Amino acid sequence: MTDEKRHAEEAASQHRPRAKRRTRQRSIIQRVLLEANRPLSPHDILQAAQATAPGLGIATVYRAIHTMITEGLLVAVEIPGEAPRYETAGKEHHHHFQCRTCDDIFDIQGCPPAIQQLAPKGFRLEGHQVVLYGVCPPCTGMPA
Amino acid sequence: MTDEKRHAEEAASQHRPRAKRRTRQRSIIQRVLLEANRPLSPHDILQAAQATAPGLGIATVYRAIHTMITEGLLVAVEIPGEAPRYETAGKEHHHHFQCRTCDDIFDIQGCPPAIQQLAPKGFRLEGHQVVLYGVCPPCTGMPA
DNA sequence: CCTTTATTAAGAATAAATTCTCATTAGTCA
DNA sequence: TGACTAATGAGAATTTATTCTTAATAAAGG
Repeated sequence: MTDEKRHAEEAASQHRPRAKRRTRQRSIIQRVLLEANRPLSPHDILQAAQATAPGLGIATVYRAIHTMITEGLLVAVEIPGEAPRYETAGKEHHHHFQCRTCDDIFDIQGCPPAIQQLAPKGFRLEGHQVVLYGVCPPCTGMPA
Repeated sequence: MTDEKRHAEEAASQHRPRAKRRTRQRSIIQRVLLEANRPLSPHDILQAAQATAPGLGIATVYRAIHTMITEGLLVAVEIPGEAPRYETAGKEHHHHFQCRTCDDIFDIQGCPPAIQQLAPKGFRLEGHQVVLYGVCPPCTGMPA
């Protein structure tokens, strides 16, 4: 490709960034989320990732989260009264358990069957969310 | 009671406020919540109450909410990703529906039966919350 | 290796919800 | 009615989560 052509294409692309770069920080953040296998808060991610990347900043965590959501690698998990957590995308339909002792969120499989019948007449039901509360195994004193 | 005795008791009470006063504003706020019969946000309450009390301030709404929660008249309703709503206390166990069009929250009666079985082994289940999402009757174009 | 420029770290800045401050108003009780 | 002081209104201040700014760093391609 000639320089002329390349410059023309760049002009047409409206200054779109050339390409996403695979950075050390982003790889570490992605690994943290994969290995946790449960929803993590930005602060959780920062803590865990700093074990491998000591100087990591919180802004980078937020940027990575946004990028990964855009790329379809991550989804937000909203829990009542809490800031959002994030978990890897692509899991099948499931719900969550929050430990009242450590506040951590865990995935639970299964879904209450008769949930369709709960919507009163006149309400169009499109989705639902179940959150269980209690104490997780580590916090009950059980071994992991 | 003599002045001496009264003063002694007051001193012993550690400057505890003498008594709650029944104010116009607080009565109006209470009535708004009773008549809504569904969870309202502080801003919702302000809007509705200002119809009767034009100069009402948001700080007063927050103060009234705290007072009423302390008195056991109100409970907080937490919805994922949303600021808390408040509804009158004393209702029996129930869950909530959020309209994706107007964002309003509605009470729904009933509770999925098999919810106990969802907690995996090792997790101590103490409570749960179900939120349904969809479109409420007014927003589907149905008459109230 | 060198250039280009996306990405980062750090801290400042924002946004939204809630709380505080203080002068003024208004319940309550004698 | 009058005194006492809790409650209010208005705006400033705070809090917490998130986003922006900027100089410095480090991927990626040649």
